[in-house]
Amino acid sequence: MKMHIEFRHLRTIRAIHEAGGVARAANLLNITQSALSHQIKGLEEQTGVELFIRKSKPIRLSSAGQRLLKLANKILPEIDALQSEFEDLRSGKSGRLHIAIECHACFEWLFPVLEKFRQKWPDVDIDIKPGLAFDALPALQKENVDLVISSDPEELPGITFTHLFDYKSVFISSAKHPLSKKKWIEASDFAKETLITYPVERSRLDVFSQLLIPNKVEPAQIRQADLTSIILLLVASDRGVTVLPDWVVAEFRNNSEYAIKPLNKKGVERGLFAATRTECLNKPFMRNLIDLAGQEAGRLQKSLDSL
Amino acid sequence: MKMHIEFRHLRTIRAIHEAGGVARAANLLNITQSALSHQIKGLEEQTGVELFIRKSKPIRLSSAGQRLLKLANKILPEIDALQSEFEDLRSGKSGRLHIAIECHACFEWLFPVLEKFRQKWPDVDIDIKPGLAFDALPALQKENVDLVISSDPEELPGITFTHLFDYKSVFISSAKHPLSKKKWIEASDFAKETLITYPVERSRLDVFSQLLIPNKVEPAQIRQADLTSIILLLVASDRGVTVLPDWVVAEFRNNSEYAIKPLNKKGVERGLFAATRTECLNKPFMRNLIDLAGQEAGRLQKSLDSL
DNA sequence: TTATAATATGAATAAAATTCATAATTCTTG
DNA sequence: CAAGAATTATGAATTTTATTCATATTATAA
Repeated sequence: MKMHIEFRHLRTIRAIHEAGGVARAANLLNITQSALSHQIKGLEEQTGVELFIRKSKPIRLSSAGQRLLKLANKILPEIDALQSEFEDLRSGKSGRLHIAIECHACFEWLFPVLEKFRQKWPDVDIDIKPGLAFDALPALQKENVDLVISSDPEELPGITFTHLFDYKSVFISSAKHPLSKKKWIEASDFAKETLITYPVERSRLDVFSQLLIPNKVEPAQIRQADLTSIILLLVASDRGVTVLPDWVVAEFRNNSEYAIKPLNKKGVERGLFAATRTECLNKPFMRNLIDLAGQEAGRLQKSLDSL
Repeated sequence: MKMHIEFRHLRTIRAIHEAGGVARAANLLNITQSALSHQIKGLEEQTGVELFIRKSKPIRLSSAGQRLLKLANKILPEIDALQSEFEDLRSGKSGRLHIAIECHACFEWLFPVLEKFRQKWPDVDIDIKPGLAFDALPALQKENVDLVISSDPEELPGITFTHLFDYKSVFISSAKHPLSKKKWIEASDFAKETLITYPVERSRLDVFSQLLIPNKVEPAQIRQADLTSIILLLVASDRGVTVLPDWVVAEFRNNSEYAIKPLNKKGVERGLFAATRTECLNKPFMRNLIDLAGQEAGRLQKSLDSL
């Protein structure tokens, strides 16, 4: 014995009640009076309950019918709401934007970008997953995240890397540090130093991937710190040296406490990319975020150039 | 463009989530995996939103899918609840019992009956509509009420009158009243009296329908009071005389303040009936109520006989 | 009572969901 | 990394369900 109340039935009940009769309700729903009659008959058979009082014309809801109506009035608006949410999703007004950042220092410029973004796209569900704990690109493929900020573009099916901006990795020590005398810093210079880094695997750190690993140099010691400001604090008090993107040090480049030097004679230049699933680039908010990131990068660049 | 989310879909979403995969969900729902696959595909087309992440196997809900799941978890229990309510209705465990009483004095014995009834049938929706304002029997036919207590059985299609008990209409005056000397009271005796009645039309009052109208006697004056106790108060203080069913006066029959006399030499005997729609007599609670009423009547009768 | 408006019904048709068989994925494991 | 296992997708056939059409039945009002 099947028991199938369907949304159709709820709409019908509501329409019959509001229109005051089956015929008028049929009109309202753009359907035949006969169809509705069959419908409510089927519903009554399936529930085993009289939903309407048929001794009057037009027919009225019985008490059981009123109970059903109450449910209809509760449930139908909820689906309507859901459908309009879906409509927003479809039109691109809302959506999910979960970001993974491989490059740890990127918080610095990402936050202001997201702040602007949030104002323009209040219905987009923004989240940042610190990219430390997992592999960001597989997560992107598996749709666990929607955007990855990365310095290492790869050829991956379904994934597109959009170039955001370029930056230089620069060496930072305290002004009193012996290496501050040099014009530039080479890999071998790190051999006797304490290197301060973010607590992530070496392959994700520019110093290692671009300089130390290729030259097979191991720093005398490594010390890790979570926050950029802590790293800088340690450097200032001469507990070690570090390497950071140039935009990080833009603000205090003329601060006399720090010495800032290029890596190698010509510097280590790197790019920053936004990786997304290719189909997501169609979404207006995604494009807008990437735009905003580019603009922010431009601003940073100018503040560097002006020094 | 149609947009048809159906309960089926909600159940499917829930099952896929809980079972962790389409195949297992299909098993759970006693349906083919293929059917579910078609179902969710259709749903996604209709909503225009990706509900599942298909790059993983088993597939998982996307964020939109989770939103839908949330709704499913909210809505489905509500229908289940409704269906079990309907099941109660069908089995006769619950139901509506709206009572109209034509005979105003009937409150006296009806309340204790309903009290017992309520304990046995807690899920039945009891209500009493004072039968003064409308015609009770048409209301019964139109299913505005489910039970009518009446003294005047009629032949009506679809309506069944069940005899509850018989009673006598008796004359009541104060013990000091001149008429208290008589063995019985005749119509003509009212000609000089103030008659106290319930505020209902004459045809519903036994004194009129059984005595005064047939004999074309008009009381000197008529005074109306809502409550039986008020009527008795007025009678006790000799503001008039009244006629009430004998059970009403059972308690104070030996109270010396009142004189109680039969109407005419042989008394006016009347029956009390429960009128219901014939099909409602199948309902267990309806039958039980009528039984209880009969029992209560028996008790009243005994308390009268014992005096 | 008759006329009228409203609802019900049966058969035919249209629409939709489900199944079957199989293809195309993703995942797992040697 | 290839092969097998497990999972999901798909197209066509089938079954089920909903709707329409034409008409009968019922309730209300005149």
